[in-house]
Amino acid sequence: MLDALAQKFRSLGLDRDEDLDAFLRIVKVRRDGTRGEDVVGSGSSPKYLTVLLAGLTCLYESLEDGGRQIYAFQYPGDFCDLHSYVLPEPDMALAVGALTECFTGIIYYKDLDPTIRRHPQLGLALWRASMLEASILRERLLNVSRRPALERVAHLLCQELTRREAVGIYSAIVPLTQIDLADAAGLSVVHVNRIFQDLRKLGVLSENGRVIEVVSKKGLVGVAKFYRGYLDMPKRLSQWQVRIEGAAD
Amino acid sequence: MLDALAQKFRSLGLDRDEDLDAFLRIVKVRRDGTRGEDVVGSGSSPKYLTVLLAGLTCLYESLEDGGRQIYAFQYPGDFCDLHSYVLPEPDMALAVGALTECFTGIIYYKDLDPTIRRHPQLGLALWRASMLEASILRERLLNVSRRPALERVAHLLCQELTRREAVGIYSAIVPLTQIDLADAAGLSVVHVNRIFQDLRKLGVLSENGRVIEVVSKKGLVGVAKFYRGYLDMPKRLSQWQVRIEGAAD
DNA sequence: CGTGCTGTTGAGGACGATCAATGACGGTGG
DNA sequence: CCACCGTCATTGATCGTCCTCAACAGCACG
Repeated sequence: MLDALAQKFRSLGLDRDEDLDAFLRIVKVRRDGTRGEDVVGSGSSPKYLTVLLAGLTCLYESLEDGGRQIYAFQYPGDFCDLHSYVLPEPDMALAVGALTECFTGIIYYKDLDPTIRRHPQLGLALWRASMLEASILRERLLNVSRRPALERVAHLLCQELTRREAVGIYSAIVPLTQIDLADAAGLSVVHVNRIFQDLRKLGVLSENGRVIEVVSKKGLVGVAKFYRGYLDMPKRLSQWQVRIEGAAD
Repeated sequence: MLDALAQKFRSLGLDRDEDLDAFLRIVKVRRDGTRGEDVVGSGSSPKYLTVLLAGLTCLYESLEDGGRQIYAFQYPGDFCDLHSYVLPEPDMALAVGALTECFTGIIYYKDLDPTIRRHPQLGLALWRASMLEASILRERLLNVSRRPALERVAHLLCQELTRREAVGIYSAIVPLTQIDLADAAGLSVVHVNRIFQDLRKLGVLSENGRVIEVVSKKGLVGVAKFYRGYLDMPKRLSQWQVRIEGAAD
């Protein structure tokens, strides 16, 4: 169950088994709800960090007008509420909701604090994890801000497909509803539905309306004008590693 | 010149003079360009971190279609390229441009790395700084994604006013052009101009078309439906501090 | 005294929102 | 086994926000 987490941290540069083990040891596995339930409430920040181990969740905020803004989708290995670890006051009314059945792990601050102190590389890895989130967030901002609906939805799907692959999920079926996508894209559900019909006509999505199934990944990438990844850690670390090795204390 | 920086880091929880001094000592002051020039290029990541000491800059990306997406405005004390410190590969084609005359400081990685190792609190403060950026970015996403143009522009102005005050700038004149605002808001320049005329009729902005001058802050806040701040660090740290004090190694 | 950047104005059109129903499916309880 | 209900998908019609194009005006600069 902790595999995804271990893999992610290795790709974040936490390569010494000693550091990794120390971290994994303080994670307590736990089962959490299904679609509709909140994994992390919007209320006061708890005494622990939550990390997703299996399933799909989203970081969202409920709007005054009854709407919902989805800021990010979270996959196994991602932290649900890293933001509240360093910035105690809940950012706004942020919450994390489950989109599928899912499992999480929790890490008490009181365990994490000293572990980071003893394993500085762990702190760095966490910092990187949050920078990676920020990077994805910027991409999302660009997406929402500039691209027309068709491209926007396609791009969102590309992102999810890519991130899923990064954690070893290769199914062509994306476990989201049109509603989720609309909330993330900042479009009305009705319009998303029309976009879906276009994508089907283009042979990108399957005709089965019940699930979102990507039939042609090539086509999707084309429609989305989707380039490279701000998503894959591994490659991005080479340079860093060099710097660290060379920097004696 | 380093005042803004020192103040910011104190508010980020770097309260021990020893840590703060160690940090300030490795900052090298430097004068940088005026409007139109890039403070940090979009090319390869350099060997140092850049921090803004005076003036106003923006983190942006040039789009294929000739447009420009502004992700964030940066004020004295803010880092220009913190993202490339932990994530070597340039995120995308990110660059930092000067919007006014400005001064920056640079901090060589080779100086920063060991300093962080010796002063863990500094690493934490930097982490917090990047989380704060992320927090502002989320707010921006919400703004761009959901609010209609009038509210959106007003909200953007409110944010800038608030952030300026946080670093001791109380002038009612915001040194941005309508173009900058359009690029940040994801609106066309023409439309922003029309919104400006509305804001003037509402008595929020001055009639002087050459500069952006907020005449009625109350009015602006009202139009924007602008609530509280994900911006002010000080208050947010109380809780954290308690946790740290209590956690013996 | 041009040249460039920024701001302003008008007209027309496209994209996406909203409102209002209806359909399709799965699960629940009688 | 069937009736009921809730969630999600689909469709049509209408409307409004915001974009594009195109031109011009004002100011600052060299």
